[in-house]
Amino acid sequence: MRREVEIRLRDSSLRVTEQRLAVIEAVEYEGKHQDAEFIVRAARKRLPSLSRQAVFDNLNTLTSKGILRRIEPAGRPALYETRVGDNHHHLVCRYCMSTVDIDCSVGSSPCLQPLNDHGYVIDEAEVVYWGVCPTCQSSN
Amino acid sequence: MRREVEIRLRDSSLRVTEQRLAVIEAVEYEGKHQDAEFIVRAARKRLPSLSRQAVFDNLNTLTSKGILRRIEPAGRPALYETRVGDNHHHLVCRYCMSTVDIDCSVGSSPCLQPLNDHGYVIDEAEVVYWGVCPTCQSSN
DNA sequence: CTACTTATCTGGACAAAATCCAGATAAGAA
DNA sequence: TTCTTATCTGGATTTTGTCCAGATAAGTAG
Repeated sequence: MRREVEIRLRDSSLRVTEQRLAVIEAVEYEGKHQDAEFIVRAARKRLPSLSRQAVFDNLNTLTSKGILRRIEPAGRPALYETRVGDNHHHLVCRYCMSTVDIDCSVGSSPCLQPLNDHGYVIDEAEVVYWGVCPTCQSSN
Repeated sequence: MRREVEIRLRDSSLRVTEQRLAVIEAVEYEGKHQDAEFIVRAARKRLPSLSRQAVFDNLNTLTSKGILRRIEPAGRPALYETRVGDNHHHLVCRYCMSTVDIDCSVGSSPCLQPLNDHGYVIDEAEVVYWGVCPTCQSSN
């Protein structure tokens, strides 16, 4: 896995640093749909000296290069995931914030065409489903 | 209009205050798809002594009562609008943030059914379309 | 393998957006 | 008119994230 990641980084002209690898591995193995602070803690298990700023820098850099994907549910800190390139969507529990992937229900990305685009050139349709997860259903 | 708003407020057991009316009117007449800071300024034209906190309190209260609707495009402060109850969607320009309403393209609210709901009970599908508005297209 | 360029990292200050708090005010019920 | 308490005011605080300057180290060129 490290090897593939290194190739992806070099292909994007990014240096391969241990901080960067720690962040990517934290998201991949511990941080699916987790926020930056969680990722800081998870990545520090791998590299204790890691600075908070390096995590934020890398989350931004990796997101902009398409190596990570950022999702930002209303009113919550941004979450990160390593599944990129397919514009899938997300379903978020209103109570516990647990988040799961939802495949695009109408064709490929961008998967939705509005009836009237007001002259805009649309390149993405981002969908967030809101609901209550099985655990929170039974605990209410 | 004031009269209708007063009825809506009383129906929600909310007191009719000038601060509250100033906020609602600011959103209705000047603040479509604007953020809280803009609404503070707009509402102060009507009521100069209005505190910032009263605006935030009211935006929260009115949103929770369904008198205003809050939208939160990724990475931006929350925006507010008076069009409520139809779960329409939004199209946001990546460059200038201009935002327009988009009618639900697939039936009524919630307008989308994912293929697999993971056991969640879904009550809303929130869609944000991202693109480039006509003005920003021509200025690039 | 060594030197060099500069991307990246560190630590601390700072900013944006919004909430919390305590006392003052005023809406609306009695 | 009085009273209760929702609401408002002003200031401190929190959360999430960025900016900055100097130190470090990745990758390139010799």
